Amino acid sequence: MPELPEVETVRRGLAPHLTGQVVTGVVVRQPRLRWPVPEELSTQLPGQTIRRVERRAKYLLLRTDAGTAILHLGMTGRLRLLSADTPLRKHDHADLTLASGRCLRFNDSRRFGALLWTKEPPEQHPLLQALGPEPFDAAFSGAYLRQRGQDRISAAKTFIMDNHVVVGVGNIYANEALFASGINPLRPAGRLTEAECDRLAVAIREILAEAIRQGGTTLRDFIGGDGEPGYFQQSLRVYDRHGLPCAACGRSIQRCRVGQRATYYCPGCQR
DNA sequence: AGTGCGGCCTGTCCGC
DNA sequence: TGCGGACAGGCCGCAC
Repeated sequence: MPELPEVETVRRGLAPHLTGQVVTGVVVRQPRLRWPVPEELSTQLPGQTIRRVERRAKYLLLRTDAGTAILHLGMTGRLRLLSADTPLRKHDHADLTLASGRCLRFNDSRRFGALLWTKEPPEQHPLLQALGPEPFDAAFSGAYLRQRGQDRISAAKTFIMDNHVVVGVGNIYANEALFASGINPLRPAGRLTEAECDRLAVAIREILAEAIRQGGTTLRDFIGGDGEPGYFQQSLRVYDRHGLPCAACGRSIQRCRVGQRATYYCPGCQR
């Protein structure tokens, strides 16, 4: 399940191979993804040079002079850089062929991912336009969280997973960040103290940064195109650990549901 | 505006 | 062993 650290890892892996490359063709075998793959991707991207490979939230952006390809991996999306004649696997939905003779192949079993195209600056695209700050932006801080959380009754966990508040905090890291900052996931966002918001902002940044650092170790496998994209084997402290003892206090990790999402927390450490 | 929920998908796991 | 059903998850889009 690609979260922000994984998408950033993918971006860093792809950038040196894609930057400056000319896209020679686009092959779409399955246009029914999260949204239909637009015809413009196939008509306007070929012939273009990829100038930059960027990331905004969990979206990958391939910038060209004519427009920007917007890619999202959803839950199960994978990108592999292969020689163009590599046999297809199940769920290989699209290829971007490159002048180098390689191709960027998109595989996504659940089809929650997306391949889009925009001629406008991508930050103006409807999907990107209303997003909150990147967790590593200077604009993201405890003070910011406190200000945005003001008067909000929704659970702290739901709050930090809201892309309009801050991007890139998926279910795993939301659980981990709340544990690291000692906050019960069900606490109303509006009731978090200044100190708690500070701790939470720091925890989100640190946990995502650490995951990106670990993601780097699996890069080689990913780019070789042979093998798994390499989900970071993080040492998770609460996620998926219900019934196991908390490493900090020994109490049993609890599981509940918050906003329809599996939620894990330590009743001793998180108040 | 904030909140809560349905829906999109398929692989995996569980119980019968 | 086979089969059906529950579940997982990001995140939009809708209704309130």
